[in-house]
Amino acid sequence: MFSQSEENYLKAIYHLGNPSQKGVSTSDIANKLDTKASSVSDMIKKLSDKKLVVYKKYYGVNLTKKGKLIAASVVRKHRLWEVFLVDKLNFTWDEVHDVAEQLEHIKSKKLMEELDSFLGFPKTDPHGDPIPDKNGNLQTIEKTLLSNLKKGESGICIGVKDSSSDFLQYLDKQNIKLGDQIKVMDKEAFDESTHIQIANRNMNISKKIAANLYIQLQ
Amino acid sequence: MFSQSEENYLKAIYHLGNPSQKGVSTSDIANKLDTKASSVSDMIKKLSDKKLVVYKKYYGVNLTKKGKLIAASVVRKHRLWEVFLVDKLNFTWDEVHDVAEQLEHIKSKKLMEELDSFLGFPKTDPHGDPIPDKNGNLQTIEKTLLSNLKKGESGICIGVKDSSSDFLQYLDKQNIKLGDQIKVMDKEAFDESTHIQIANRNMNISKKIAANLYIQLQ
DNA sequence: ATTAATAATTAGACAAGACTAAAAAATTAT
DNA sequence: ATAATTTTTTAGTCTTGTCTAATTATTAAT
Repeated sequence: MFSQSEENYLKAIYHLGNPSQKGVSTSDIANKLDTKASSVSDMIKKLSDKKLVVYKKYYGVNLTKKGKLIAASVVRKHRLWEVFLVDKLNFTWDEVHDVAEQLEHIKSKKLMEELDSFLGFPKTDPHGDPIPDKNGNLQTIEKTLLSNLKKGESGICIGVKDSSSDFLQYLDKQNIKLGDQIKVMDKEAFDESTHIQIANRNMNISKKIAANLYIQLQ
Repeated sequence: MFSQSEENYLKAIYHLGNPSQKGVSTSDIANKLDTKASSVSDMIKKLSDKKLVVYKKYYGVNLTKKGKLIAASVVRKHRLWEVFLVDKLNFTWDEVHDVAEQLEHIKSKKLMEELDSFLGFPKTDPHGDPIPDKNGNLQTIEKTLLSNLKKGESGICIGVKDSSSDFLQYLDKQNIKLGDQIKVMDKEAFDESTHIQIANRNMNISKKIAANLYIQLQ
């Protein structure tokens, strides 16, 4: 099997990797994992030897099929545990990340199958991010950032781009929840803020907030 | 915090330590953890520096108050997770050990408090072993091995001494469960087997089985 | 096109935790 | 009490994963 460290690198590459794009750079990984480029260089060599990534010097890394499957499995575990913590153990959506970072490395096929079933086969985590299936496939949901909506357009709030505690707690304070119906009433040119109607309340949100809320158009 | 390795050593000492007795020997720990005596020697020095154990050369180790609390907390986590796996995720009692060995190292106070509550504050794990409370205290239940009962004595089966899969699966096959009422009908001097009545069935069990079932007398 | 800036790699060191082999201490047997 | 055996410790090595410092390659700027 693979070490926690290896899994974390694969996950970072998975999250950073843009499909049909250049490989992920050493420094991006170092930045994401809060480590040094030299450490990343070493690990890439190791993952490459194990055929989990394909690597070209001074170009970047890409996950192989095998590497992608492992990364997706770690992400799947992370997100299923988040659902468990929120749905069953009264965690709030801003409290789950650190614990899920630990739980995602537990190795047991049966555990994850049973947990999935116990939770009712959820398709998204508490932040609206999709949960990969057992084969590593992601259900792609059509979504766009609230900041992309034009005046008069509406949809449902289905996820957050930034899932820092600060942002999540701000949303809680404003009583903005996933599933809420949102309509753009007006956009303010001066400060780029947006007037929205959300779950039948009116409010004004800043440019930054709008740029971190995912909307499913309707 | 403490590493998984440190926690495993503390847990081993906790399990091996007999109250009011000499310290636990280096080789016992090595044997329990399937490691080498030299590795144990190194780790003991480390735990001793951290004031988690008291150590006298060629005598043995004992947990300090702090070390005991950590060990008990790991055991508490292990056993609570076992309850979760059996009660909520359809694991059988012979399947839980390896997964619980991993889960016991997850660090989150809230997680364990909420899990405890979610499970209804269980007092024992699926093998009948007591779950330490938050302060590391064990509820002591009066119990004895079935092999110690005399003809005519009876009680309730409340635990297993050996929790290897082989033994647990044997019990499943014989439909012997915790909570079953057991009465000793006769003891065979020749092969030291025991005739018992259990949950209104009669059966004969070997010396070895009787020596691994805990009974609460009544 | 050469220089300046940036990114990536290599070399060497370190800590944790394990191991082997050998030495030292303690215990058991005669 | 001395020898034989067992237990424990020490010394030195290895692997994993990290780091710093120095070097090399690439890209950007003039």
